[in-house]
Amino acid sequence: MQNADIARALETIATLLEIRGEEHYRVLAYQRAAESVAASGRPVAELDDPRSLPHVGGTTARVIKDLAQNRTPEILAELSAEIPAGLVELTRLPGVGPRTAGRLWRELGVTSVEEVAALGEGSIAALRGFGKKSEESILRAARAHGARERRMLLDEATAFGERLLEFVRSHPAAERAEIAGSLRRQKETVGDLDIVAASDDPKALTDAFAAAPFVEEVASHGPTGASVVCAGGVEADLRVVSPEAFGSLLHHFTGSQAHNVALRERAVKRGLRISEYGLAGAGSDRYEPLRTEEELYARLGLPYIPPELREDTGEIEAAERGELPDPVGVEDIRGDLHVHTSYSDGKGTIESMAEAAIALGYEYLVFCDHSQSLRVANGLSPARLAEKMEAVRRADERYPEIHLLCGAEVDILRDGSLDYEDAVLAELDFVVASVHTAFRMDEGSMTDRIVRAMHNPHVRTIGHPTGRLLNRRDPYAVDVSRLIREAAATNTALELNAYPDRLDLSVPHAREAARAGVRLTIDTDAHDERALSFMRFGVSQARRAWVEKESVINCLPWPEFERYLRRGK
DNA sequence: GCCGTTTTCGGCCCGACTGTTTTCAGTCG
Repeated sequence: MQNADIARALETIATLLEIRGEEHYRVLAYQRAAESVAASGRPVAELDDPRSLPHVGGTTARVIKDLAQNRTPEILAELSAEIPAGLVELTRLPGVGPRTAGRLWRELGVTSVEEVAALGEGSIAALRGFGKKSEESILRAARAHGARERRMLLDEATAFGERLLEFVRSHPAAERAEIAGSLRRQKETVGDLDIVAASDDPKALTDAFAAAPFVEEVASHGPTGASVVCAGGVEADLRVVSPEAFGSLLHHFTGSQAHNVALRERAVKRGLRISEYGLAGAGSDRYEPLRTEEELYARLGLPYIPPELREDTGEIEAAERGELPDPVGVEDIRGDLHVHTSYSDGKGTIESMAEAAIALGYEYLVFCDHSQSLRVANGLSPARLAEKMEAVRRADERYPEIHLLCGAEVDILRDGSLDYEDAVLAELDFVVASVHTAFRMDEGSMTDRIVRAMHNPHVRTIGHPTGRLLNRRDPYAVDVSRLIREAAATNTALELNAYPDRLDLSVPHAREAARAGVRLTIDTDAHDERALSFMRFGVSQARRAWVEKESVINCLPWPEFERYLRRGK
């Protein structure tokens, strides 16, 4: 089993334990172990001892070992025999947690979302502690289930979040407002949107938010916050505090949950309590409000931790040791090494893409259109490639502001050979090699295929190394740890593809690669001018992976980048 | 079930909101 599957199984165990009514901290232990596995860049199957992962002890280590070796852990077999599997899905309904799911099963005999949806009126309301309103909300959730399961991609979430932010900021009662939550942390996909605001009249602001034109349904609405469903099914939350506590609130709602918990546990050991209202002494409930996040970290004796790092994957410990990374910023990016034009399947021309790159302040831009065998993308024959190369050279002379280079995104064929002869590749300034076909190979063959491409002296970077498409397609089977080792050995870079539906390498793998000394290229793979701005999302993922600019090839200033090109691999 | 600047047992983050309640459990973030 892969890490993602193991993490899912651990979460399932946690949910089943909770439905059964087990003690909260036992449940929490499995949830935390799941997070640790998901964040690991190396397959846990390769670890000598899973206990080297945080929050993994003797019991969960055995469970992880079983799962990694495709055995069903005893605890999972036992729980599965006892509790219907459909109840796990039931807990995903908004407003339905494990306690409710457990009671619906035990007292009404339902075992799935579908069976809940089919319940007659009055059956849930008849249970003790439930009423008409609870029944109505549970039935509605069950009947609407599946209608909006999908998490938003970063570009969509960003656009939506900025519209909400603009609405809140334009209200006269709003002194400050920011986006918080997973969007501020730039998680690869975003489930709901969190806005935090500072105001001396929180009620006016939350009332206006709940009554906003984009609101379809108000899920909850109190004096300091409101939770709404917007047109299109996107959930959005607003929380408001007084201006002097804005830093505390922003930090609280930026999360992640795991980071906040770890930070609060650390605070408790120092006799402090943290909440969205500020800092309090152990016995006191009088919170001292904090205006900025920087003050909060400073009061805890820590340097500022950027939002993208707040996942409880070692950032607090690194901050304590003074070893936080200085993550790459979008301002460090000097060029884009992988963009398409209308020569293959892009929409822009050499000129329009060049002008868009100049507007971004880039020093260089590499055109990498598809290679000949990729017919669906209008891949270039060697003759058309030569023609394009000439056109790029001519354009380069016309745009003194930027260095325009001609490369290719060359297909890695089934056997690991490349879609152009070496003599053709040698003519190019830069070569990205990618897999676009025959995804269904076994892991060993797929890994061999890509490794063979890495050994080609002209291949500089491997494009979107796992082929995943968020919300649409799983990665192909490939041993990324081996790719990382071979990348280091062959001095080949790995791409962190910035396209919002790719973001490939994933964060754990990018972190593992950078740690192994492998260099990355952060490329947009833009097929039109607008998509050049997706660079920010690639940079965000790199930041989440603790990548510093020294690890990123396209952070090299032109003279050094040119030397790197001339030097060869 | 995990973990240790209160180290091998006894702790383990914090609050808003809802619906059903007369004091709280459940859910959510």
